[in-house]
Amino acid sequence: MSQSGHSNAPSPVVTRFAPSPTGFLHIGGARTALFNWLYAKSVGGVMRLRIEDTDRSRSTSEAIDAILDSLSWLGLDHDGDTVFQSQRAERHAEVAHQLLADGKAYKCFATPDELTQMREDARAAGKPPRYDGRWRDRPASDAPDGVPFAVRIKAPQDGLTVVDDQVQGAVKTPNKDLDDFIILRSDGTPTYMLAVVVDDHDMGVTHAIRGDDHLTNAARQSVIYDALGWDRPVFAHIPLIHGPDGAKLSKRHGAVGAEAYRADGFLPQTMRNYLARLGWAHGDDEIFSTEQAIEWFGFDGMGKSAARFDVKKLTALNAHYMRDLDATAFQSAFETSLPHLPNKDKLPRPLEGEAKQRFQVALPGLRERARTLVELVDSAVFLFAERPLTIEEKAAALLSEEARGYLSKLHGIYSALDGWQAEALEDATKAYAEEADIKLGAIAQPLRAALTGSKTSPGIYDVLIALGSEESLARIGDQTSP
RNA sequence: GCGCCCAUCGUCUAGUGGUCUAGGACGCCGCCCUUUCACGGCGGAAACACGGGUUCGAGUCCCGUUGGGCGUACCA
Repeated sequence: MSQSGHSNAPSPVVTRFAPSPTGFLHIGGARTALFNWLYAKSVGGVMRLRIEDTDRSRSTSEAIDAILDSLSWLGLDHDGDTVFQSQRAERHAEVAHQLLADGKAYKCFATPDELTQMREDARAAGKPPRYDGRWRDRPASDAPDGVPFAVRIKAPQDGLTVVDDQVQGAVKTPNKDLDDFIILRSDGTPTYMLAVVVDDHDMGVTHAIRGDDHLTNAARQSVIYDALGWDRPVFAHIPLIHGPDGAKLSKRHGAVGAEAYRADGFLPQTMRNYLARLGWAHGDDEIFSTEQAIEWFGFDGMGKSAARFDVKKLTALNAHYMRDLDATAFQSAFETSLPHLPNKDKLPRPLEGEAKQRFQVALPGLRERARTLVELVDSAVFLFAERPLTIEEKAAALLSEEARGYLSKLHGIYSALDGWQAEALEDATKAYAEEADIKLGAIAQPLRAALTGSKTSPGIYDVLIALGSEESLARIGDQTSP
């Protein structure tokens, strides 16, 4: 931290998330965004968004939409206008030319062939493949006429470049291993290294929180900051997320895009909690709200090593939120995700009237059992099944002759009931079991099979209520006279 | 190859020189609760990569080895 000491007012923290739109929002990117967001919130700062679309051939507007969509699903909002790096090429070039004018950078006329040769020679000699600085000190008069040139930064040649990282500590890179890298290509476009520095500076970014695959870049970017006389941002390089096998997360690991987790029925609350817990810890706390995460977040809780993504733990956490969320929050998350669920067509559409009524009544019982929204939808289909029900094999085994006899009796008892209340139904069922001297399970299980076609379901009285008297009696009736 | 970074149960992690015969969570196993399935409760197996130092004392500090990751482009 510099100590200018002119003012006591702390400068507001500005973090940023800067994805390149070459595909969906990677789950690692989602976590980077989360950490930037959490940090900004925790210190009363802001998070800005920059789309790094300088590689026009690989960037698509579909990818931009997908990233924005995932970010919004995760509830990670940003402040200010979204900056598109591709629209700032002029400014980047301007800075490169300023560096050129200041003698902090120089024109390089080396051809691609020369460069390739240079690398091969270095490699053969067992040296790091780097630019040999052949144009670094040549006078302008040597410049060939009409040949395009690239602009290279004059990097320091000895000493150490130290990046003081909030997570990794002081990272020292020998300057002899940093070469005069290109900041402006021969076609006049900026390289990533220049663009990032200029954009972060112009956007007022105070904290660069990103994956530690950028750790080496931080040294190079520091060279640019120093040449420009600009203050470097605070760097925080967070460890990467790896697949279950410890290797870099890639397509062969299955779902690597954030939106895939929405389609798998995970809740945004779950994602935020799980992702925050990956590489960051606040003591032994496992389950915490986003508000708590904001309150607790800091770099001192950050780990240094890569974390493996564990779907089992994610699923367990989701199961918690499935039953823990209040009705309003759940409803909102459910409605947002429903169109993306692969089994959405199993639910009547639109869900209204009688069907909606049944669903809402059964929902609390359903939520307790489902680990994901996909499971929830699957477990709800019995509510809307048409009679006569298809009975699952295991459930069919419960419907013996004897059991059907009980159901027949029950049908009579329920029909005679005054009203259709869970308590009354339970009392009547227990009374019948006692009177007939049958174990309750011997009645409840066949009843479940008749009502749901399955061996498992929410509590049987809840099912009776959700289905209503008419439908319940009809389903029971279907099984009494084979 | 060269440079940088990392290393506690299968996985995520707590741990900042002594209270660690290493704690929690997920997963796994057993028991209890229970009309099913879940939930919940109780219990169990399970880790400081290896080798040297430093220190009265090391999971914690230093060095090395091994293993893993990242970078090394006129990609981002």
